[in-house]
Amino acid sequence: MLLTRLAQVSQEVAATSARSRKIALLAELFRDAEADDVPIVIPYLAGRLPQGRLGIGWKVLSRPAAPAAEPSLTVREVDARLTELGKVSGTGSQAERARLVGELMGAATENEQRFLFGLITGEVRQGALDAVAVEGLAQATRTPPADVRRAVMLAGSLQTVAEALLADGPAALDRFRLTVGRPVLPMLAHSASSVSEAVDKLGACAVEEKLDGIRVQVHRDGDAVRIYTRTLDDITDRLPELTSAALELRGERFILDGEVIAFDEEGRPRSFQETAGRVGSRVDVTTAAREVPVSPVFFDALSVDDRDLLDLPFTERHTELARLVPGPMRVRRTLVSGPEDLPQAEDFLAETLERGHEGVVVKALDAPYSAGRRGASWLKVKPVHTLDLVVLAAEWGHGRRTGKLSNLHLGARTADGGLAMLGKTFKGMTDALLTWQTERLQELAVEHKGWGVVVRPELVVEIAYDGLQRSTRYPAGVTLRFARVVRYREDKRPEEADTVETLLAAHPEVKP
DNA sequence: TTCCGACAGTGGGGTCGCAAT
DNA sequence: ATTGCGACCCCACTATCGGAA
Repeated sequence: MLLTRLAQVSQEVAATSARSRKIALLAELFRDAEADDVPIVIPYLAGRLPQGRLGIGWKVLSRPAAPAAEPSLTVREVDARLTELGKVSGTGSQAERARLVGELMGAATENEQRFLFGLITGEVRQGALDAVAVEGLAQATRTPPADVRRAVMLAGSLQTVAEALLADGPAALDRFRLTVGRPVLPMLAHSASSVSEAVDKLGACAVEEKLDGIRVQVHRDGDAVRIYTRTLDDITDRLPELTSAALELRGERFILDGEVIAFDEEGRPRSFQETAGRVGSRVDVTTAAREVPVSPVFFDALSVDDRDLLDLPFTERHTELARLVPGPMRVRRTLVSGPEDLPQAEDFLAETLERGHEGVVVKALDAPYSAGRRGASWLKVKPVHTLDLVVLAAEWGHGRRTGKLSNLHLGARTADGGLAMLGKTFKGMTDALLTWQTERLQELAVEHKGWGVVVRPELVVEIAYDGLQRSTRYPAGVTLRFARVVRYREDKRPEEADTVETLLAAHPEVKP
């Protein structure tokens, strides 16, 4: 199959808003693909490369290459070239990479260049990714979508399922069972604004501490242990102490879900930055493990002794977990039977925060493990802080925000009467707000840059954030975590905005 | 008819590893 | 030694479609 066909379909998918039409377009393409093309066509239209990331980004791809006049590239040829590029990325020079990219782009038409750019940077922006591609695959093979979805969750890969399905038909889906050693997509949580809201929604539930670390899925099969991240990357080699911990548990074969986190000498959690730095260290693991030892803290059991627990209610999965894992290696929790136990749940949240953790996750006791989904039966509750900050500048948005000033630069007042930038945010804005701020900020503009506008610091905006973290990038030595706009405060003058001093005082545990 | 769950998009900061400067 | 880039951790929020209620 020619690449140009994929580029055309991708463009058509991007141009239509109806999900059903997107699905139909993908299904038609999948049906037409030859068997050899399937392992390429399906991931491409789901917006990902079969090779995974290539080590090539926006910078290298932005070098202009004159487009070909006529389409000639086949998907298999593109796949072979990208495989070659991936190999060069591991070992070779950037110049060689740039040459190969230039060659590929030079052989592509303008339309194909656009498609390849999105594909390689991982931003196809066609309003369809894995979930829509799964529906398309189901339609193309006349298989119930739910069955395909489940197989993809269990395989952790759309491509694997697609190949099996197109080769052997719907019967092939039976092969995809929960298996120790093969990671499944983890269940994720929604947010709730308070414990009472969460308990109201869920009824009988467990309130568990939420640790600010890295999500891990731990598989043990006898002496073999494997550890996977949320995106199913294998990080076993970076966490030797997790392997030891898994081998000490009372079970030979299991899959557990939990969090890995670094604690200090007093048993308080170290900052997320410290845990993340440790888990990210790949080269000298021994030294990293000595300096920042990490511990696993488990909260769910997906499989024990080859029994698939996914469809069991959480209560039963937790019973299995408690059989295998001693108390100190499980998250703290309290059980709540309904709104009448609310005070107890609130106390638990307060204690959890007191111990230095992020917040809590409220989980329905009767819910199954919804692998790969953001299930409504897990609700996280974290305290939210707010500040009134001054808008210093704004950047032009991309995609659906093209032509709108989107990303705000935020400043707090300093002791000397100046303003210190604390970070940026693009979150929390409705379309109406985007329109309003685009006009208002242009009125206040003192300088027009390629990336946006610098404004007179007069507009005050209320910002919500989750906490403070150290920064080497910003002048105050700190930056806001997960900053988002709540509302503009036109009733406030910039002289009334918050100061760096009060911000630091509110987070004494963070030292700039 | 209205409501709500699931998805995709729009980017944020930090850290590590690697290649180029 | 420093700098810039890319990958991958953490993530919030809004708009939209389409099935559920």
